[in-house]
Amino acid sequence: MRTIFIVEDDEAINRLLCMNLSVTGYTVTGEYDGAEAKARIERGERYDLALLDIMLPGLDGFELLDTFKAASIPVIFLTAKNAVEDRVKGLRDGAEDYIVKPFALEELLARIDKVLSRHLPPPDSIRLGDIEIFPKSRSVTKGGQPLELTPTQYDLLLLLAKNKNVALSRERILSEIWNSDFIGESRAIDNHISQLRRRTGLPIVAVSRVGYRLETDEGV
Amino acid sequence: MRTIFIVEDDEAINRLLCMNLSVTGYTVTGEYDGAEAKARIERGERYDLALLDIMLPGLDGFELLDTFKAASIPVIFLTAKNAVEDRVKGLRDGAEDYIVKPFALEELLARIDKVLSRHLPPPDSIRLGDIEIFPKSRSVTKGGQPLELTPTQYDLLLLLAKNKNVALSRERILSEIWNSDFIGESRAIDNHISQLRRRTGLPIVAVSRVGYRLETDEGV
DNA sequence: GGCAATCGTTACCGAATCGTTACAATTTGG
DNA sequence: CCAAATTGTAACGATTCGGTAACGATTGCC
Repeated sequence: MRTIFIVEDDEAINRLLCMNLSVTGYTVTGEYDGAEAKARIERGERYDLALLDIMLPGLDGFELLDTFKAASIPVIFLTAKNAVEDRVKGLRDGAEDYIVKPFALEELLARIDKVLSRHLPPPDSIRLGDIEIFPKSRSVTKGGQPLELTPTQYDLLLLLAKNKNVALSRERILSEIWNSDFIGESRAIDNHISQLRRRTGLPIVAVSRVGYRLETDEGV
Repeated sequence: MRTIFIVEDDEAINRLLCMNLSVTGYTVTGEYDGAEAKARIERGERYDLALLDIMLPGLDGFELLDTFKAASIPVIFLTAKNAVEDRVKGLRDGAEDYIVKPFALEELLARIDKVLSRHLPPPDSIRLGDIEIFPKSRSVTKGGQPLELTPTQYDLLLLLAKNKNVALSRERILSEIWNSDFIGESRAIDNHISQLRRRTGLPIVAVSRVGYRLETDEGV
């Protein structure tokens, strides 16, 4: 669960953002006061992302930026001003992005996604029992020993591993591994799944009429 | 609990909708005046879905659409007109769906479901006594132990679970689980219900001449 | 040009799953 | 309280679905 810190003195907007973002699946903390926000970060509270209003009473968003930079928390500015100078200043000072009020929630969500995915890089490895996947080198080990997989087998394994305990539909698998749509029915997926099971020993279960799911007992 | 905002100047229809939807388990707010509806949204009131009549005194539904779009509240139009132009205009402008009056409540419920599930991510799990459903993995547990269900059984259980304490008609069940219309009568649904009862132990009661209902004692 | 690796397709088997049917049990309505 | 309608459930045959082996086509490499 990713956490977002919202610093915005307008009570209505603050609450609106909190509601919408938490519905979207983020853990959200709202703060109305700039100085208090600064204190909280300096006290050690940590978030994956901060949304900062520029116009805050007492302490403005620019002044807060340094605090967040020091804590390496990425920042998106919220601003009612559309003055170009402000935007430039914010970005030059190290904000990840800015968005001008009023904005569509959709747009904000898209930007949040982008910033978060930029800041939480994919893990160096994914472990599944005695199997370990190293995305950077596109290699896999089983019990510490290298495991040779064909390109398609590797892609399929990575897709399953990135979606542990999620039932992946055949369509989704096709569209993600075979670029774009693929016509005609065949047992292609089944065959690769079959080989993957044999070589990795992983519990890849068929979800009847839907697709496949990689099961893990570890923390769901 | 999901919230619905109904903007409809016909008092009878408005009250009818409010009653039926709140019985179904939604939190409903009714509004007769278009301008007032707009003001309420701009004042920050938030809903998961809005039903908008197109023909409103003073301000018509199309004009309202922008307000709801800005607040990213999905909209279903209610219209007495069956003029094709209106439908096309509404959908192109960003309404999620439309429905032509007079309509069957069943149909409206189905559309509401579809729009809501498109807009709000499904919950991670649904608990029913000792049964827990995990939509993402398409799996079910009973008392913590995995419970294997066939695809149809699972779909049926999920449909019932998403409509706790609501009587689902046989037609609705058929159209949601068996894609589109299904000809001929049979005891197919009864059989699947029977198996589901045996395997889950859930209180799925028959509603004579109508269909089935999953009862829960928890907060109604 | 030849070899090896990899892939998509096809074929076939067994198991799972489904809809139907038949009949018993229950409910409904007068 | 009875007859008709409706629902519950077991059994069965047909179909579908998934697992896997085998095969030819394509590709890349030497």
